[in-house]
Amino acid sequence: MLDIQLLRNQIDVVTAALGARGASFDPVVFQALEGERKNLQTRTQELQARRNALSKQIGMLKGKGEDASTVMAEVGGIGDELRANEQALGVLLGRIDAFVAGLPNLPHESVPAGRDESGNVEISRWGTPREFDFEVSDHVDVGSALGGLDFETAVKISGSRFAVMRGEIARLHRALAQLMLDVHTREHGYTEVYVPYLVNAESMFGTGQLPKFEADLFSVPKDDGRFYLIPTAEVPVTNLVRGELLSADALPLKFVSHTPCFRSEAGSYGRDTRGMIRQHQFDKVELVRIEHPDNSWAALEELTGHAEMILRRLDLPYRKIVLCAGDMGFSAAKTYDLEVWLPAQKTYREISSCSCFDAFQARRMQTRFKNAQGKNELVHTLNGSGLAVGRTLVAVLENYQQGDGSVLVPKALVPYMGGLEVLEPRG
RNA sequence: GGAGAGGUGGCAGAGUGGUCGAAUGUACCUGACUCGAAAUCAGGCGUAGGUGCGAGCCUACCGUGGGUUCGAAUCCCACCCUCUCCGCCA
Repeated sequence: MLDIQLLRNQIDVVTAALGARGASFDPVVFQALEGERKNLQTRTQELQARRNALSKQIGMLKGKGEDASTVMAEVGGIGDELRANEQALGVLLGRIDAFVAGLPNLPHESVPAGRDESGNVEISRWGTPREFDFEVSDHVDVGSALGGLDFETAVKISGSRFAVMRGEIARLHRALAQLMLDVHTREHGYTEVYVPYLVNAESMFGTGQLPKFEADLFSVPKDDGRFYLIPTAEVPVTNLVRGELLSADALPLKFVSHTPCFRSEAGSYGRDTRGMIRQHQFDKVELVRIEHPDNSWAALEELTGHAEMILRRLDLPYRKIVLCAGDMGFSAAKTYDLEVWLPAQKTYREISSCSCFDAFQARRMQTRFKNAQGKNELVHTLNGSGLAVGRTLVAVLENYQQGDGSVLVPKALVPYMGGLEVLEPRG
């Protein structure tokens, strides 16, 4: 959520920044709401002040045993107008809240301009895509040759955009998550957390999935409301600190969590329908950081480096791009995507997304810390995939395939595979 | 699922209709004492919003949402959550 003071005091700055993202924002609408709010609020508070003063008088008169009926009659006359004003003000504040809650974050000054992904800028590349002396297969063919990747059965038990993994592929999938967790906890200093996969609406609001993106989420009914299935561990992990007042020396908080993620993928019909690139359910190891505002931009670079480290350990070629203003997610102030080389598609595909949200999520969550001046200040939040496990499996299967249909196990994973070095096709 | 207890400031914990935004303790900040620290003493110390150049003044907030009342932390209703016991269960 944007700072409403910024909207009030520097609306032209906000308008320009939101325009850079391609967000529709009408300053006139906001200013009209604000003007109305000021009037109503002033009037309401005047009435409240009068009622309070008179009521206090009544209390004093009664305390002295004197007659208070004149004052009571006077204050009674305020009642209707006050009630009407309070109600109108409540409605108006609700509308302003909803308006502001629907505005995306402002891009950081270092974010390149651009309307869509064509405006993204490549920052760096690592590794060299391998030369194959045979016809490469995609992960679907590689995986089914190994007898461990099965989409037909998943369709039977659930539907499209699900996968069943068996045997060594299931183990490889698990091994990837283990490697990631171990690297991030042992070498990068993150604390592993296990969190709920069903969360409430407040949590979804806190990280910015609600109210605008309900259609992207799965949910299940719960009493009068509903639980939402997490689309990323970002939601439960970041919300660990929702409503908290942290001490400055508790920062930064660095969490890593391995969870399944559930996405409805509404509106992506026909995209990536083959294989496990785009699934309703996939595993991800997520990095989340709660940072002092002075450190958050350095933390974004560091966090992105932590995600990159996994790709390097797996010796998977990738590139790092910075998303342009128009391609960023709703809550992000700046995002780096890591894209891994997929030989079957002869292209780089997103495998990690690392973002700094500055105070945008913290303001929604009311997560603050006591700063050096003893004042409560909003923290900054960050997160990034480190990495998407399903897509990493895809990348391993494709990049490590051999002409005979077998797949080499990346060296970093061999210990996690009980020493197994090659996955052999099933005759 | 059943029965009971309870949700108040960073934390603990008083307050059951009227000068209560809320005692007290603790934490924290400032000052005194000290070479320094601890201890002690004095003062300060919630959040958000409105208004004013400013000191300030005003409003709202005691789990959430309604209601009663001139006036609600306090009374009523609904909901959420926590704890204890019972039942069930991985």
